[in-house]
Amino acid sequence: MSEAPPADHQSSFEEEFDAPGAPVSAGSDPVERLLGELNPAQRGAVEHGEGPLLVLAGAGSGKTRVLVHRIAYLLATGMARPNEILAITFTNKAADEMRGRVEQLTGAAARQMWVMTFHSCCSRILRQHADRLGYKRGFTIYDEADSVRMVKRCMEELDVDPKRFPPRSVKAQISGAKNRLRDADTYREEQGSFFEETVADVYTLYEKRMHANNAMDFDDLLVRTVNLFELFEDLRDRYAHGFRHVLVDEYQDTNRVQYRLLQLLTGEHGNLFVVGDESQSIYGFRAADIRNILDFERDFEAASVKLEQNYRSTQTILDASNAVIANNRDRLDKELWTDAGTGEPVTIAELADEHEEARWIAGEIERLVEEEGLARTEVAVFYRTNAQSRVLEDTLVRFDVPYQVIGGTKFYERAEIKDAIAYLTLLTNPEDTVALARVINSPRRGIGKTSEGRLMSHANTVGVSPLELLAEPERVPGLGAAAIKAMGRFRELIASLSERATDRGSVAELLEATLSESGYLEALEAERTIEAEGRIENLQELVGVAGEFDANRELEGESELAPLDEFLEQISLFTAQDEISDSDELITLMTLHNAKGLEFRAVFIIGCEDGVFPHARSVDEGTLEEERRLAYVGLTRARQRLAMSFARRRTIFGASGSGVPSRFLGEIPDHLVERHSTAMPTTGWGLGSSSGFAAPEPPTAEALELAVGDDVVHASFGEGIVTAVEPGNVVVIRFGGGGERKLMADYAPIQKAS
DNA sequence: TATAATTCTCTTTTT
DNA sequence: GAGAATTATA
Repeated sequence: MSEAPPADHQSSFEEEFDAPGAPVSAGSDPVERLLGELNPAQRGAVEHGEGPLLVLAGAGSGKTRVLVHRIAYLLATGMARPNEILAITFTNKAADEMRGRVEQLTGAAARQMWVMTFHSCCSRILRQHADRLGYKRGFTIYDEADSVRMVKRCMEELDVDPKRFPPRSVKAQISGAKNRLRDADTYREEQGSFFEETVADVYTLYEKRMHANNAMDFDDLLVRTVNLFELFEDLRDRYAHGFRHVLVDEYQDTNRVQYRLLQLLTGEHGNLFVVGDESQSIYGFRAADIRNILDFERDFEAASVKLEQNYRSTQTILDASNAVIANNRDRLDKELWTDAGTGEPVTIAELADEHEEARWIAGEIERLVEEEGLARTEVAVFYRTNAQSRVLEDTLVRFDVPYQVIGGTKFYERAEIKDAIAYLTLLTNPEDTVALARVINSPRRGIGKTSEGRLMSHANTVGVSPLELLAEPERVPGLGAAAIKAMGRFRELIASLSERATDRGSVAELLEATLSESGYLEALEAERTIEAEGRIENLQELVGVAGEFDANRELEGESELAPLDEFLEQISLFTAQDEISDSDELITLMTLHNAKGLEFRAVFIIGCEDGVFPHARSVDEGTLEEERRLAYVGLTRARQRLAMSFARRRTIFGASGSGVPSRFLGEIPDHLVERHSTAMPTTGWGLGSSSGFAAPEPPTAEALELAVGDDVVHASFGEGIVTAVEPGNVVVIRFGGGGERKLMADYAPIQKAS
């Protein structure tokens, strides 16, 4: 029942779907057979009757297994029919796997279950009933960038200075308010400071504009669904009675809105089955509220089950993880154990700088692959921030180590992809002015900022949608003849494409038609640059994605949504983990946040320096415990090998600073650790490394005192002279090349010339 | 008025 | 070292 995962275990995705279990004896009773695959604690959870249950599932303790078996149990015992089950997962990929697993256990009827993420679920409900809130069903889902753009537009309209109030932070503030279920008016009443009053103004206008654009941001998807259920009892009843059993994975990362939603859905029957681990709560910055899980038993008068036996990692890895998380105060009592054996010690490597760190990792990976026979899919490298992947990628390329990066600059955030999608969006949601603004002059068709501004503001004053106004551009005051003509042509383009976007057409074909008829492809081809070629390739990939979507849709049929709407929804609710491939021979690079829910045979965590991990800001903001939970998540992903590394010196944006080993490293008991260190600095490593200039040793902690007129040498800009010294030890230096730059004297790689 | 060039800022984590 | 905002040019 409890041997270590088999060594040939290939899937790097999600927890122990293939984890241990006694060989399934062909018991006659399907329910007994289901339960026979579980340990006593797991079995207790699965066999729970009606009413709420909290499953406190430590990392690797089989929580997905419990969820899958619970669903199968509900079906097999007749406690629920498939369409009465709602299961919430963290990613679409996890949802697919869960559905597949249940199907294997109970048959194809399981397809009728709702297994999806919070956001997909809400979106699906909203498409059905958005009209009750005054939205149309083709509403657009804005990603973060689109939302910030909208905030910025509102700020411009209100004459708010974007320097004093960065749109990003205003958006964050609005988002925070929404996640506490405060609408603009309530928010205004509760606030006092000038900043907050300004935010309240922007918030009010933002809501108005979003509604006029028939658009929702990520928060809206949740909030509007709550609104829907609170305002319309018939709808709430329909869903609350329809879903007789609701199950939630990763419960520790839910926020107040999600909490409220679950309350609305399960308030009457109380059949809420949640699985989570407070030690893995890492989304506080996104308003996830760890109280949700800490107080679950009290709030819902729930029973609870603890899963502490780990089927993933060696005892050494667990001991290290337990030791680190023990430094947190806010936790429920829970300690992981395994009978998988001690295993290898945790490696802690000290390297000279991030380049050496990357080389060390590349070397170690090759060693693991060649000497110990690991498949590359079983190896992952985690880092705190996306920016850290760059140096690593450069090095892996040089070492010929194939890799995939998960998250980071995402495919769907590329300009050409967003443009293509904006065209499609406009076809299904003509009110969407953010989409319109994106494509109205791309490719260039002679409608510049000024003309666009005139169109938008006139549309605003007259109170019609800009796209409508495009039908008669001569009514817009101040437009030149050329602009009027261009607008007319653009309007015709959209009209003719709209005709094609019929209810049942192929999305891929529509996309291709859009790209060619708009002249977008042509413009790119005319550029004849490498970048343009890359963009064309990306667009081709998008057409491929659409083709796949079409094919899938053909297979599955059903769905009340028009294909185009469904396609757009799918890609806007894509998660980073959905892009993971476990078929290719690639090692995986990702942030620690993206690592949640995954497991690998060998895990490297890089950049373990105070300030990097834990992130400097978390120390300031008092969220160190969350960083520690993040460390815990990272550590517990490893099945057999775990290595953590730190660099003595690291360059971040031209500023080279010396690194202090992360406090988390110090929390791992010495007897679990094997240290690796390179005594020598990085120079002389060959490989034609880019870091190689024999630079003047950058000053470390203490400030470099500079005065106007001092001659200095900069590691990359060369010789220069100080022309000004500003507060905060910022110096202005004019360099020999002619350029003048402002630098932080404390961090920049500069030295007084002798 | 549109576009190209240049300067400046800002860097956590993400549905 | 990228993206946005500003400035210069056609």
